[in-house]
Amino acid sequence: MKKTKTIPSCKDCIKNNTVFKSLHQNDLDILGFEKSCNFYKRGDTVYHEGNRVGGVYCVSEGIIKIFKTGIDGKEQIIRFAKKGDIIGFRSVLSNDTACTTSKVIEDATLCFIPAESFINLVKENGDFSMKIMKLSCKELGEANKFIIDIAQKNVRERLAEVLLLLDDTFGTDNNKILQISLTREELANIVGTATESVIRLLSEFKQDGLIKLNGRKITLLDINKLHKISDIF
Amino acid sequence: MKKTKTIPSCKDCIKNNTVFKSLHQNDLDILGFEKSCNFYKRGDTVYHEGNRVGGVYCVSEGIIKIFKTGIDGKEQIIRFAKKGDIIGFRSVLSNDTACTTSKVIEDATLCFIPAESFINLVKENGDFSMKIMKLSCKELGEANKFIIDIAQKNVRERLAEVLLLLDDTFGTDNNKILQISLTREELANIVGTATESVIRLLSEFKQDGLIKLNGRKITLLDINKLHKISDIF
DNA sequence: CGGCTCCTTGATCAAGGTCAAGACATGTGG
DNA sequence: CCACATGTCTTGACCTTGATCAAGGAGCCG
Repeated sequence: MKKTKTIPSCKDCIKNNTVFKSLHQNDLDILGFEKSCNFYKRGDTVYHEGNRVGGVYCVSEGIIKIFKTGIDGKEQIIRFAKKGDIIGFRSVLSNDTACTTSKVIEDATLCFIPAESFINLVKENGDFSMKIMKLSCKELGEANKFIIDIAQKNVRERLAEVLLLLDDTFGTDNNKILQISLTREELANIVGTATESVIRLLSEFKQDGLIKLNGRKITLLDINKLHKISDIF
Repeated sequence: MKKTKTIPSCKDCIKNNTVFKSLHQNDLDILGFEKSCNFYKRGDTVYHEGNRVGGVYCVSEGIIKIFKTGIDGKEQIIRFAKKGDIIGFRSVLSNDTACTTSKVIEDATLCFIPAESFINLVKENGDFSMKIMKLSCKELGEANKFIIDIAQKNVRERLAEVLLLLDDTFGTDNNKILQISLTREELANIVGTATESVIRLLSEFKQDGLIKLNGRKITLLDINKLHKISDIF
């Protein structure tokens, strides 16, 4: 199942519902000309908290985690980016240094769109600008939700929620196996807890028949009950 | 010191650095015509989580708290809005229901700008749209920071940080008294903890000579030490 | 085979949430 | 003016949650 790594054309890429979808041929051509493309392996850093970003990355293939680093270097994963998503636009638009680090979780192909090109698009194209604005608002809404979750739910409830979130974002195959593979530590860094707590709760969920575990493969057996655990509001 | 309540003119209002500052006279006239203005008392709700908002509110006077409601109705305050700030733009731009409730903390004068007028401005005015985008990105950055704070700092550190945040946002008078008056419960709802914990920690801070307490008036005696407590990264 | 990294489990302990009770201030109606 | 109710603040006691530390197991690779 190895894919040959070829530089993706924007024309193909926009089929996955990227924000660039509504661009006219003209803009698209310019974009294709000004972008550059790179391949990343698991563990590679795309950009690092505190640095200038210089442009926006569009995920053509693979999975990226976006996190902040806190006490003792403990990561807090804020969100993921997958095929069709863009990352780094906050820093570019605010002309600010990155407030997060982004690292590759699954080998990725990313296109880099220089800040100038991106900002030009935003300024000249009302529809596009509206899309970016909506994207930003969407992330803001999700961040707000995340805040109250961490502040008020307990670890058990949050873990259930994270499993459902991963289901929403990456889906499961026909065997109900989550289509993203995370270490226990990474799971803990989403939930905002210690690795050991995640392990204990996962095996509790397993005991209760909610999930099945096989290494990093997690099978979601009972979505309904997971919802009940996480949706306490 | 009672102020007479008069309907503010946009021309005067934009002196407080609102996002509308860069509008041309023409747009400003339209805005002044299409907006409506209302007076609110402490405790009044401006809009409620889950409802459609219908427009953007611009704070001409007073203080608003923006919060989400969680378990047992416990509030989590996300941010405040004061003179010159706008609220509700996320819902308007996403054409989504409000994901937060906003209530008046200090008697307020708010101007309401219908969604349509606001969206028109965004669409037609590149500069304005850029400003809103930056605002949205700024809030997004703050929300991200908030997430890792709640996830990784302890209550003591977070309380110190909140006091500094309030200082940044509302300032102190010549006696170093914070220029916002919150109940202990409201403080707890920003920090994300129980009221009793806030009370205990406040009196600890008092004991250590960091602050002085007089009812709801909080005097910030030692900003440096507060920084040291909160900035553990 | 040794040396990784990651996973798992048990034991312990502290932070902070919860409950209960009383203090204090403020407002209201008789 | 008092009696009472109400809302906020404060303090003490207790207990749950979840973090931390420690040790061992499983899988993988050069």
